[in-house]
Amino acid sequence: MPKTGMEPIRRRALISAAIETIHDRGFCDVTVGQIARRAGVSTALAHHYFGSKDQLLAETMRHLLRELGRTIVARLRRAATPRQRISAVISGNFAPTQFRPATISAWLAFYVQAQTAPEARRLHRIYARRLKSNLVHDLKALMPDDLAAGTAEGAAALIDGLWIRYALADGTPDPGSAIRLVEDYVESKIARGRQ
Amino acid sequence: MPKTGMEPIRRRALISAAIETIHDRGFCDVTVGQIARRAGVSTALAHHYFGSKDQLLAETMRHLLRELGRTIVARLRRAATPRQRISAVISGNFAPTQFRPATISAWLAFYVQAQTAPEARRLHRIYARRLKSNLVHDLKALMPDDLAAGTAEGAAALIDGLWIRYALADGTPDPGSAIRLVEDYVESKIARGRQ
Amino acid sequence: MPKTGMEPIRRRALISAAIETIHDRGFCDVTVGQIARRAGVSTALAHHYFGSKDQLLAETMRHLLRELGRTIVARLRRAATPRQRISAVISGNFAPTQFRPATISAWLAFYVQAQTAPEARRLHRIYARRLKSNLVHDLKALMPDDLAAGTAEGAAALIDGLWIRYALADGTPDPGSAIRLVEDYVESKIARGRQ
Amino acid sequence: MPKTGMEPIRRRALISAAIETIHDRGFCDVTVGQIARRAGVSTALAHHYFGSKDQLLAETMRHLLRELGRTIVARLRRAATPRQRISAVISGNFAPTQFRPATISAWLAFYVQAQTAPEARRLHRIYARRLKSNLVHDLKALMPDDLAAGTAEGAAALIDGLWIRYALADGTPDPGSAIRLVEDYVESKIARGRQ
DNA sequence: AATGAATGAGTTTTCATTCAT
DNA sequence: GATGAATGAAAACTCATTCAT
Repeated sequence: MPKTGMEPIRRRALISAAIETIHDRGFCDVTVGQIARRAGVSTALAHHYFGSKDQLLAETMRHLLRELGRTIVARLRRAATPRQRISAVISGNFAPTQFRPATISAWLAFYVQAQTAPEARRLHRIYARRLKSNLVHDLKALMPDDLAAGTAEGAAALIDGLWIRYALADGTPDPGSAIRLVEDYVESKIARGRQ
Repeated sequence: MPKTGMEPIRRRALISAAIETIHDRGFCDVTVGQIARRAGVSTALAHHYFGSKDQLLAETMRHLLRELGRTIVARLRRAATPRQRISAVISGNFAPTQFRPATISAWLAFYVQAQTAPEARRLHRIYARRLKSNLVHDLKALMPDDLAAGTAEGAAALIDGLWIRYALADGTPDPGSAIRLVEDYVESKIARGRQ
Repeated sequence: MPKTGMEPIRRRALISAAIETIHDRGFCDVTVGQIARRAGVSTALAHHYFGSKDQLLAETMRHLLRELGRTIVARLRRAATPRQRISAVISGNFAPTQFRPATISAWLAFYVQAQTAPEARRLHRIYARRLKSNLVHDLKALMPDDLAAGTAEGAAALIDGLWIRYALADGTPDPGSAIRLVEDYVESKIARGRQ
Repeated sequence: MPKTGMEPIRRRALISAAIETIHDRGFCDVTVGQIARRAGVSTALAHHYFGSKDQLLAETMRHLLRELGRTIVARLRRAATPRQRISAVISGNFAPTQFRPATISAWLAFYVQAQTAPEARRLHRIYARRLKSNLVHDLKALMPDDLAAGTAEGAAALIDGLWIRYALADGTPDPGSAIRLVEDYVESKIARGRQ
């Protein structure tokens, strides 16, 4: 009986290695060789499991989406009210697992890819739509529908913008102040909705 | 008799070609050959004028910054009050010349580059600092200093976020709604500062 | 309890798979993986039984020769006169088992291999010599010796040429007309020998 | 003014090198590197001028066809009668330029390629059709139409078969005896047509 | 001022082959 | 008897860059 069950282990290792390699070599300069070396395997194995460089990177993007999705869903589950659900979405986007330099770099690469690579574009659209629909749904419980739409758009833009700014800021990103900024934005909109 | 004075013409043509090529091939896949062909010259000439691919791309980034700077300065000149100056900065960022698919793609590429290439990082930092200091300076005239800082941060993030979201949205980007969103954000902060 | 006696079964399966794979992938592009998959086993097993790709292909060539040999011998056994023996050789070369697209492809590959690979060359020479000596021997009973040699050469060339032409013709090869053509050639030579 | 006009020179050199390399390395094992080295240029240049290995090899096949065509046409021009035209076609196929080991190897490779590669197949069909129509046309002047068709088929098969046999024979191929064999075949058919 | 010619260095990809189980 | 895991070696192909003219 041959050794078996290595596939998922290798796949995970290669995806992690891809994220880290993107971070310190820059997305455009990443080579399969670098990723494989970091994962402790040969280039050939990376191709064996993923088929091609493009597919490995696409899987990496999918992994980012999945992880973010999981983080947010976990927090949503602990939220009781619409207001809490909104906070869950916001804080989920800046959770420690997500808001790390390497992850941020990979996300940025993802955005760039999404401009030309159809698969990345598709994935990105799923993410954007989900984020917005999550926000809109709960905001509608707290303010008039038309205001909710604009607020969701603004909050989503703020989240994306803060990510990017932190990606390029010096020093470690501070999720706390990012969360406060978005929460404050939402809060002021809710207040206005009440008037 | 060799034509003279071609240098600035060629340089501009190559930079424009670079922006367009980045847009439709994707930043990572751009080659000097593609850019040169689009500009109607040989690869050798691109190297002759810019020295290397990296320098051509760096010049392209500088061009983006310069153009945005010029657009904003032009609007600032027509602004009389701090409030108008803030609007000038906001609308300048979404001016028709800036807010075009090709330009947006190039900017995004610029962000990615800034993560690893030192020169791009330096340039990006200049841009980010200028944007924020412009906003902070005028916001201080309209609200307490500490609130001004947070507001500037938020407005800057909103601008960046909206750019990116529009970069990946389907259809033509609509600067009007982007401007309204940021203006509304600033306005609500000013209102709060007054209380 | 491990199954026993699998070796001959696997070997036959792999050789058949090799012939078919050569046919539809092209000899130069055949990989051990493709052959093994077609035979329903792992690549490692192909190596286990044949030692190397080259040896598997060499065995395949040997198989082709052996099959053709068997087919012809079977027909020779039923032949009573020299003239019948000649017909047996001719029709044996175009027997249904031999004259099938996949077999023809493999034979052609064999010819190409014979140009550079020593083992294939050796095998091919055995085939060519046997075909010719078979023909010459019986032709001598029907015509002068020197005419017999030339006739054998011509008949052999015709057989090879018809094979190749049918290999590349559209539609299913028609052994009947091929056999008639060669028979007719031999017949006219015999007639001339009589004059 | 830059150095110019190298392209046709390089293309010819690379095609010649391809033919020779196919001959002594075997068609399946030929690499672009080997061909380029033989032509005295870099691999990159071979790709520059031909786009890909496949296209270089396809051009090589086209070259073989063109050369054979030229040789035959030149001889046809000097032929006055249908009978002479037939001889021109036959001897053209065994002309010294054509009937050389390296050329024969390349032709054989061509046949194999034609089994799977569509472009090679197309080219081969052109060749086969041209050879046969040339023969049929002139044979009809010398014998009944239905006999002419069969004779052309037989002569074409003989030519192909002799090529292949000589390709694998030891020593230098002897065009003289090949020509005699085919001429004799045609002659006997003409004689029969007269009866 | 401008370019065709040419290449070295590097990247993705493929594959025969080995090995532990 | 059989295979999943893994890799080294080599191939095709790309591209920034240089140079002679």
